[in-house]
Amino acid sequence: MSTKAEENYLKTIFKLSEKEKDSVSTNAIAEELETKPSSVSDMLKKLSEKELINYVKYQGVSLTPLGHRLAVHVIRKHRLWEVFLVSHLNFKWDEVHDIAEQLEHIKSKALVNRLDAFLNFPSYDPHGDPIPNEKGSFPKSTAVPLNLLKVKTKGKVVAVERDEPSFLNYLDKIQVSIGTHIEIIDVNDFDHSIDVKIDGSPIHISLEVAQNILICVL
Amino acid sequence: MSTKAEENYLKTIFKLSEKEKDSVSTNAIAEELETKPSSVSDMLKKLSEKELINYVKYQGVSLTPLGHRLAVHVIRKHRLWEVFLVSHLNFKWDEVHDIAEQLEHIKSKALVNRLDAFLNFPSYDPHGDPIPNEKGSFPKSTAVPLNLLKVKTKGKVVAVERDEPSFLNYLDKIQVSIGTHIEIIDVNDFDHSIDVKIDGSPIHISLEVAQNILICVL
DNA sequence: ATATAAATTTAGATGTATCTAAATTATAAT
DNA sequence: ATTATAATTTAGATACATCTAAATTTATAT
Repeated sequence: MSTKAEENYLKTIFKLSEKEKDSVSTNAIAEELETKPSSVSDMLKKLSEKELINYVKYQGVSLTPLGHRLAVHVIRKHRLWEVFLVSHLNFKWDEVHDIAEQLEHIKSKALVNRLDAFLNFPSYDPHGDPIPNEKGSFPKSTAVPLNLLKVKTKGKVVAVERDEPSFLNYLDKIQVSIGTHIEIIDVNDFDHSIDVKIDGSPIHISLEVAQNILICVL
Repeated sequence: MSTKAEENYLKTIFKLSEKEKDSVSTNAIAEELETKPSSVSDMLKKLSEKELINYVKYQGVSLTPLGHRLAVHVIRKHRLWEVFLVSHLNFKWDEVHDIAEQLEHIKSKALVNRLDAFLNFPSYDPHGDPIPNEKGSFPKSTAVPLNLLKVKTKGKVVAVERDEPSFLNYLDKIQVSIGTHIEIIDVNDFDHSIDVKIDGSPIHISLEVAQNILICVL
């Protein structure tokens, strides 16, 4: 059986693996989990002994197939619970992350699958993140970060890449949510900020915000 | 913040306090939690330092008002989740206990109260156990264990006092559930087993089973 | 190629929760 | 009242997960 801490490490390694190509560094994990590199080293040894990660000292880590399955399963639970919280308990999308962080560690295959069915097998969570099915495969999507689009491109928001209330509240303020239509008006070559039209009305957005909004081009 | 282990101890002390009058013994707690008395001693010291229990060495324990509030809150969560599992995820009443044991430790005031509202503020869980409200007060009921009733008494099942699948499956088999009508036909003075009519059909029940079925006399 | 800096790991502590074995206190029996 | 028994607590270990400080390895820069 895996502990809560182990599951959080696997989830983090999974997340970092998506960006950092091959192997994930100790420091990157420490930063993501807001813990110390020495603590990470200890845990990596443990995960390696359990054959959940491939670990060579000083060389970073990657998930084994077993670790990958476990990580995906935890992510599945997290996202399904988020859907439940928003769609049935009327939470807002910026309120559900911390609660789902707890619920994702509940152990019961039957519970996850019945929850999935109860929610009608959703493909995306309230932030637009894809929900893997029972087998662990993700629905594919062709989303692109907003900052990579060229002037005059039109698209709609399909996901956001951050969970923090500060970010989500900002999006609420500028009236961006999943499904919102966006058109690129201008790109500032100096700071890479952009001017966009959100459902018709013009607004200026920083690079950092744009990087975290995923668009499906229309 | 209270840990999962602390919450389980408080819940157990609450449960044992209902029967054992004044104070609860170390051994009783150990047996209920299937752990060693020495482990209980350690934990009692910790709970005492946190002012959650009144503890005098070798004299047993009782809950402080603070400990009582916490215990009741955990019980509230447990029973609300059981209602959810049975009424929305189609679990059977003998399948929900272990899952609720995990869910009861999720920390979020908002979650509990929204779940409560979502479920329409239920007063009883699937086993007929009363659910305390947000303030911590229980709906009162006048239930009596089946073994204490006299011959010819009629009543209906309002609760059961055990959660084990073996017990609940037996009840399913003899077609006893919450709301079932029961009439006492005869009492055996030797082993205190009883003959009853369940929704009209006669059956023989042991003392141990009868003790764990709560009846509201009609 | 070698010194310096950065990243990573080890060593040694701390806190939580548990255990076994031994010691202590309370209770029951004669 | 003294002894035997039962209940309870303490002492000392173990496992998990974390930390700080020190040591080691890898990467970088001159």
